[in-house]
Amino acid sequence: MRGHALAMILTLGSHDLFLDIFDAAPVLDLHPGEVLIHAGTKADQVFNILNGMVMAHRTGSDGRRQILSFLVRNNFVGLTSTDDYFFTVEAVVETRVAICSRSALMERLNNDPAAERTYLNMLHRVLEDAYDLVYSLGQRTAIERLAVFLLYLRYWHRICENIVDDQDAHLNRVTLPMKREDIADFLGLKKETVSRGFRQLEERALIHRDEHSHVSILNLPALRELAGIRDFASPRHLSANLQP
Amino acid sequence: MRGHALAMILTLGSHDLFLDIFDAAPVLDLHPGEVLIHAGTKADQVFNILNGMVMAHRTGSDGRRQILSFLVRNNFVGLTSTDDYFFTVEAVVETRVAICSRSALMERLNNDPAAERTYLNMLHRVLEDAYDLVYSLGQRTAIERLAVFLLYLRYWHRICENIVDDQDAHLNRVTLPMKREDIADFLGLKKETVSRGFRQLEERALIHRDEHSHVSILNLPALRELAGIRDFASPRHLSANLQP
DNA sequence: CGTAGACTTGACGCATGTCAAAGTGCGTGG
DNA sequence: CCACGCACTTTGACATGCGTCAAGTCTACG
Repeated sequence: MRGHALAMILTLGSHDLFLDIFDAAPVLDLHPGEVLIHAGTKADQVFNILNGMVMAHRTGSDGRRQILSFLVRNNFVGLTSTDDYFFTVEAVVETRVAICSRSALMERLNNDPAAERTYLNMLHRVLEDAYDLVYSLGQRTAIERLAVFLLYLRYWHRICENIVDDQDAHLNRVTLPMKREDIADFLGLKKETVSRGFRQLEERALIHRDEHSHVSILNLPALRELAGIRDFASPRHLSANLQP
Repeated sequence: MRGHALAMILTLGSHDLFLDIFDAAPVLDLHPGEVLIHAGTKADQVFNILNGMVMAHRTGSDGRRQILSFLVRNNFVGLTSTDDYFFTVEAVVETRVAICSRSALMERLNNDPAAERTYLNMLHRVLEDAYDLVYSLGQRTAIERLAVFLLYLRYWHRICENIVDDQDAHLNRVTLPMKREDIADFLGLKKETVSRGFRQLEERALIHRDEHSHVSILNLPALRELAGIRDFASPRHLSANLQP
């Protein structure tokens, strides 16, 4: 298994069982801000992120926007229980995705019980991750949400690069490819609060802001303490995702 | 189809395809506050709520608690992607549940492709409902969350009683069997804020507080307007759930 | 370089949290 | 049957974390 299930929104960490659907599939290149999926349109395609990053969000008619997930390599997006997408997906950076028809995926799942079971299991994990976000939004303070978010990015990076050692030094330099406002809309905050939160984390010597789009984690244990025990490097996630 | 999918947390609206698993199953009666599932214990059973109400929640070591869902008749709870439950489930009122072993359910799903596809589809809807909660917690104000919550209860009631007419007068008397603090922990608020929110809804003549555990909806369109277009009676949910 | 978009910072305001007390309903035992 | 007591709810006064508004600064890119 090469993927992971941290990504949300009907999004699965791909598994070898699914990857082959996209092996010879057409690809699409997206520029930052380009929209892959428009909420409300017919949900007849599914996508696999090959590289880059996209974000799925729901935006109300009054302009309020909630980002539901950031998706990276080997994440899977597009399936819904209904005929239409209920979320929008747009590129955060230069991104390449593979395209597959929804019917082809469904056929694969229907004809391959092992694939369907794998899909089911991953969907469970995606749901559990959605509840992680619910807990953050409902119970954690701004700075705690930021701590969780940084650990979340660090974990993604670890999975994508297949780095086994949790203490690997590379992991402590975290890339933030999205805008501050995107982080804010993901964490239920405003962009100014995100800025101030990072500053406070720096004042407490938990992180160092190298550039706008990079931070270094200086004190991982303290950051985890702040985020609460539910670190994304918890055994629950690792055991399910790091099998070779 | 008799169930629905509004309930969350690995919880499904039951479908006839699943109900039969519980037909001859042993039952368990719970008093208010009694715990059905302890977070962290082996997840070897699944449950079907026969009547009453339970709530699933995640509670941190510091005492913060996020209620993930309230579950009513024909809801289904207990499946996780891992070996252990990661949430606690306790009774809100006198409740009766049917018990089935996890392995029996898995066997059923593995041997019956139609059942498995139905399960999959429901899981998708549960996930979409979890994202509804994410949107509320991240973007809506306290009073908006309360409006959504009341419409949510009204919708449950409608589905449980299989009332087709959205305007049916019975629906406008909503029962609140849980404590104010439970509502607060579901909506990411404090119990005092919930009280004040109800008072404000009453001052605006949107509802009337009959007793502690009942409110009447006086102005449904205005309540829906306040909650935003994402009313739980939206066509998306109804079409998927109200087939006879 | 120069401009535009993104980020940071500061001053201030408000929604919600906190703390405390009074009110309400309900079960229990005298 | 009444009255006491306990748990829950409501309300009030006050505190504060985060949002809002408005400058300013940085950075990327032409």
